[in-house]
Amino acid sequence: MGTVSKALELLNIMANSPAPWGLTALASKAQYDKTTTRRMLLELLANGFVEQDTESRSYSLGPALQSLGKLRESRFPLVKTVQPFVRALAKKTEEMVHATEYGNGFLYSISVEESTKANRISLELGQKLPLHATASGIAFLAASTEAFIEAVLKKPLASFTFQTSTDKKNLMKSIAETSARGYSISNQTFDEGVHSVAAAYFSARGKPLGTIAIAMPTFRATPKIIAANGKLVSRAAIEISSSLGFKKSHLRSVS
Amino acid sequence: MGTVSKALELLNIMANSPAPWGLTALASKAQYDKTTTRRMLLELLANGFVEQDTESRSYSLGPALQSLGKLRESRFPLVKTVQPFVRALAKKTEEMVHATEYGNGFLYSISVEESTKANRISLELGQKLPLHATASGIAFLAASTEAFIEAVLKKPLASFTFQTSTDKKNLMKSIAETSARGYSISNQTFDEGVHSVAAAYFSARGKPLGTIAIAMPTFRATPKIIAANGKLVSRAAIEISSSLGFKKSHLRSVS
DNA sequence: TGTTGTTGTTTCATTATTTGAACCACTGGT
DNA sequence: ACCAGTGGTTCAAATAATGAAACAACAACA
Repeated sequence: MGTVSKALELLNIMANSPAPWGLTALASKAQYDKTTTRRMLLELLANGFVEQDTESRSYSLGPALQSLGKLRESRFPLVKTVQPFVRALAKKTEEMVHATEYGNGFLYSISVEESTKANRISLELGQKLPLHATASGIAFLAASTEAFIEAVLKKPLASFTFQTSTDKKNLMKSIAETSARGYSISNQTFDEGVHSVAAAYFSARGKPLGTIAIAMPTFRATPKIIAANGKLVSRAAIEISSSLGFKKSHLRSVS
Repeated sequence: MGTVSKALELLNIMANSPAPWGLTALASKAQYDKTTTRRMLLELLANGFVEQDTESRSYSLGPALQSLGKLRESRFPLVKTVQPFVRALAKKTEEMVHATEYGNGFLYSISVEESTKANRISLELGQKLPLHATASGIAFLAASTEAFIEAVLKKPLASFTFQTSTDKKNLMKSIAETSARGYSISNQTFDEGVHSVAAAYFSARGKPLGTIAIAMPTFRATPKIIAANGKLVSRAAIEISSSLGFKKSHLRSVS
């Protein structure tokens, strides 16, 4: 692994916990030497990718990330396209609805509308979701090529809850069911007590880009509601795709 | 300059032009060897910081940036640091007070307190303010390096009202006056009927981060009030800076 | 007050990574 | 068929990253 990746890994580590990080904690988490960690942090610091609290000397994500993020957003305005659909679904279902975008082996939440109900599911904007353990992930895989699915599933798969499936056969079955059904269902595979349904949307060229999903507390997830929400995300995904210029006729270059 | 900084510099270069970059173009712009550039791009690619179009093989900013940017947005305590000062000023002046943060060629409003008066100025949170046409912008420029000012003013400058100055000389004069005065004054340069004063605050490393500003209807902006408010924002900016760890001794690398 | 256990920071010889000239493969234009 | 332009690859040489150890600053505690 090159030096650059190591430095970027620090950013990912910092992303995983909201609290500012101390030098020692970061170093031990990343398994780097303290000196190495510090030198990298200094470079990231000089470029605005992290910033340091002068009092506590703790490090956190820097403003350059915000700036670059905004830039990409303006050049590739997925969020604006997707947000109205997320809002509409959130209003209709009164549950948490979020959209994700695929990137680098994960799905990133790019738009989140929380439920207004007291007992609700939360998701931080920008959060990284694993492909094999979320409704969004399975929906995305079901929309991807065989080769892509193979590549993902052959890697070691992390377990998050008692319900997480890390077995390739099980996952392939879920994916197949999702394809047939039109949306994916995940029962507490990533967070306990969370039930979700999701469907993938496509770019104009027929590539799966990301997903839209509804998440709710398990106790509210009756079969009837699951089916209804499933149809909603499925339809929303189709609408998002078509507003991105995707035409059904493409039928995807999956095969 | 360390390897990490070099890689991050690539991101900055990509940020400067919306179009996707080819390998050779990037390498020559950055003055790196092609091999070096490519190895760095591969690492950035593997971490989602850039993405590559499979057809044209051109590179552009990646989704990880968006993700991390969003995370920071939801975490960064700048808003929390600044808000008390905004509130205090709003209470004291009974006019609209807002703070901005610089990013990507604009100032973004990050904290807004509206006036309680019937006739008041409004500003949406997250609004983008142009550097050359707002009190905040001029204050920020006055706190920036010559090179930065040059870069901003050489771009085409939009006109918003009959009072907007798009002439470099005029703007440079405003900036100089602001430097001497300690705060900027804007009379209807962005919105008609709005008069504002603003001052920039600094990071611990002496970089201008953003501004704090008071805006009011023109008819209430008497010279006496303008001067009083100017002193208030100027002092508030200093206090914000110092609570961010900025020490006067830095004296900034402005000159 | 001194002791102990934390921090973050610096040093420097060792080591491994980065570097870049030259080269290859491919594409589009003339 | 050629040239000029891409992106991508190789490998010895040069340089930058590494990490053990020592240090300094601080807080908690006896």
